[in-house]
Amino acid sequence: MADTRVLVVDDEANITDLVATALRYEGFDVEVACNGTEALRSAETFRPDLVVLDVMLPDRDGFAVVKRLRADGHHVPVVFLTARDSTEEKVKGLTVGGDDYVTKPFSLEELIARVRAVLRRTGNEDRVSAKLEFADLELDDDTHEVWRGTARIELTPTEYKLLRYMMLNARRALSKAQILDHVWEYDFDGDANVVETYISYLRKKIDKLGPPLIHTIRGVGYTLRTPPEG
Amino acid sequence: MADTRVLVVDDEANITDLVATALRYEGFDVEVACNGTEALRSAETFRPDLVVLDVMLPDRDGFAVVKRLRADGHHVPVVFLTARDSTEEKVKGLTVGGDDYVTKPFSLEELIARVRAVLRRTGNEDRVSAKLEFADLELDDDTHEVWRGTARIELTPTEYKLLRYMMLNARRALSKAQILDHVWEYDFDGDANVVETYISYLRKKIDKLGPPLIHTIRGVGYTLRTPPEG
DNA sequence: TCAACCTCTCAGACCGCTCACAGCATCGAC
DNA sequence: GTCGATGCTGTGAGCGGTCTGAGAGGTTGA
Repeated sequence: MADTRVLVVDDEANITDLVATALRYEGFDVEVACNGTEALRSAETFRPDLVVLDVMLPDRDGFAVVKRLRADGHHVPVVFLTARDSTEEKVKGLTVGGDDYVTKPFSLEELIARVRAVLRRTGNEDRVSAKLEFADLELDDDTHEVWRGTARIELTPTEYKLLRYMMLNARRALSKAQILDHVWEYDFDGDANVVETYISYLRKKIDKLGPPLIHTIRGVGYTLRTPPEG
Repeated sequence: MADTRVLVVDDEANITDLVATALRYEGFDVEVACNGTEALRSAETFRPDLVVLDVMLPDRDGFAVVKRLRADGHHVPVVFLTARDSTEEKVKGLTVGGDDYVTKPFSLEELIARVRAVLRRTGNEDRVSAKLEFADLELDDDTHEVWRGTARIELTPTEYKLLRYMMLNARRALSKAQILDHVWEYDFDGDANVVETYISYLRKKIDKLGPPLIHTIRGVGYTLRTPPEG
């Protein structure tokens, strides 16, 4: 995993910047291409273990790129980036293999989660479990279920993503800006108060069932922390 | 770390002076640029390990500079400087990929802490841990927790910053002016009595739990010191 | 088409934090 | 011991960060 190679293909520089930076930080070895031709060339030399691929490219569309890749004998898995429109339907058909897709605008955590999930399925990732645990909290990415002790908790999509991010970074102090950058879609331009609102929602659902796990660090942000003796 | 290179970019000379001096004192190799063009040139020749970058620059804004840097293949991490009052919530996306930001006016310790944290995350710093220790005192920047022995101590933001500064400079005699300059925001123009006040707060929370560690050096300032043995 | 749900904004209330001030305590010089 | 200088700390005002209820607007699914 330390040297898992990911090729990121998109014609918008802001997207490749964002995605490449985030994936590099996650420890991946990243290369960028801004069109299909470049992508194919890079596939030859860079030999990626996974490709993050926009379906809308200036020269040839993402499907053509994949078709060509496969024809050349590259069985590399693909995470497609698609707009929330008709192309979304077309992509769904392609994901029957190990592939997957994410609709734009996505959140970084969502993209990273998909990348990891695909690598896990294709056996290129060390971490085998899709389960996150903290204290008596349990979050299962496969089934999308959340439990506190024996109580099942129903979360909305945003609540789920927020909790997931906090569990991935348990005990760490997380700033509101950090949370916004990772959990919310990249084009969200509202203010950080949404984070407070969703923390409030989570508390009502989670901290109500036992000793509080979500703690405010005034002037800093939030953290997931077990009560005293932890 | 002895020769970690930091590039500081801001159009206000007092800021670059302040920051460059502080970072040099911390042992960094510092170069200064006052606009984007200069920054890009310096990035080529100086090859910094980290960039401290004002988002508001006369010729091109900080984001453009970063974009250009990344496009040129410099994956150098960035600590952004932003104005707090600026209504535009441009703070979006600044914490992605190991990057971070500090709002003006900042305190020197805060800036240095962010710089160190970013270097640590990107693996350019020797010291791997974010933990400070002195006697039975322990301060963890990652979780923002403070312990004395087995007792967890709740600190307010200012108390935390003050204690952190004292632990970083343990055993050293620190004047009130020095403390004010490093722990308080650079535009603070109040009275040095705040330091006495906060030392008093810290003593109540920390020295109450064991032999006193915070000592007054009359006419000079304060120091963190263990009680003499035997 | 309508209802249910979700996301996000807004504003008011709350309350913890910061800091100034002032009186008291402590220290050192003499 | 006396006295001035320095440090300590209780009090309280104002500020600002955080929480949360209410509701608008959008989306989804029946």
